[in-house]
Amino acid sequence: MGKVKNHANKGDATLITADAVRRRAPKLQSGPLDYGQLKDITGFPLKVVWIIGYTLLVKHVDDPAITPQRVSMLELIGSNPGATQSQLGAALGLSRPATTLTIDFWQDRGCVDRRTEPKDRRSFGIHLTEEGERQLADLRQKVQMSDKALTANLSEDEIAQLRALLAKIHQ
Amino acid sequence: MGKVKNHANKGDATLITADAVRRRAPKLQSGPLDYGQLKDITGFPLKVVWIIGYTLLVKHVDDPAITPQRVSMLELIGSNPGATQSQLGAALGLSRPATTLTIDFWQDRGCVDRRTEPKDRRSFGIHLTEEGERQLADLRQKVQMSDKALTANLSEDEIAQLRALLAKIHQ
DNA sequence: CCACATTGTTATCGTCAATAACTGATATCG
DNA sequence: CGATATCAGTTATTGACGATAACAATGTGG
Repeated sequence: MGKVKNHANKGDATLITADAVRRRAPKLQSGPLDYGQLKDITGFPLKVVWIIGYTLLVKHVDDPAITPQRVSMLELIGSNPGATQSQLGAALGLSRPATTLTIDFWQDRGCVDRRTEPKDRRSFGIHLTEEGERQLADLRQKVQMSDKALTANLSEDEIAQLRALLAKIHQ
Repeated sequence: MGKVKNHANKGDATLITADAVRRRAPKLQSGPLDYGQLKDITGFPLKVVWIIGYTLLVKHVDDPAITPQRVSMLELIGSNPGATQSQLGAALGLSRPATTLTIDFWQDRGCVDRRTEPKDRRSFGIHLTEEGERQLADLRQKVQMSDKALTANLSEDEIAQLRALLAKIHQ
């Protein structure tokens, strides 16, 4: 709990830092800075919100090793039993080594099973174990809670709007 | 044996690995896989869209060293001349070491000036140099173009809606 | 003056991901 | 059939990056 572990992507930046915590006394006069052009583009608040979501998810899951990326992978495996590593990695935009390591992570936890399919013995079909099913069911709840916390300020309609707009961006 | 490309021609197209191709376009819908619960939460498309924005910005800026985070810092410096490193770092959620390095980056490029202010000689006032002004003006255009590309599928109204919704989340 | 807080820098470490090279399996085509 | 290329996955190496901790310099308050 005390220490925050490393679990970040390249573009990641944590909002909460030890330095920030160390800074106790609030400044007397120094108001917030002017964000300049950053106020007028979409990309910046997008990142801020994503970091908030990331932080919320990590907090809800309460296991520093379980990152959103790994959660996504487990969800994808659960929703596509028998998919190959290549398919799973491509769906999340991961390189093949990164895919291998992500699946290794879940296999090491006994959540995932690599099955050699006789029709093409180069690849594996990836399946959840029973432990993986339990883990995924648990994670799904936490993901939902975390997502609900992220959008707590929005009405149902607004959440739907937001998703529709995001969907429109990536077609 | 593996595919060792001896006598390799440097510009040969065959040197492009399958990995590189595979990792293009982490489009949400393009895969044959079922995204399961990921379709029904806000956090996942948020990340996808942010990655698209990140990629667009990197492409428009066309200098791999200039990341969104560094752009944000330069923008912040330009909009708040004389701010201290602590203020700048706090505004972007950076630790003090990360702040130092980010400002080092721009100072090494001659864009930024650390001025010792007599009233508190522990800290610096950070200012843009003339080169920094030019760089920032150039970057602002590229940021706008990139942001416009990100939201190309949205109308003006929809962009405003999206920003309002994002603002509502993180306020 | 002394203890302590602050600002910023440097050192060290761990994590993560990317590229390249490798193994093993399959496809293609003469 | 057999040579060659391609595909799926793993491993090795490297590099980027952030975090913590320790440090110097400066400021503040008893």
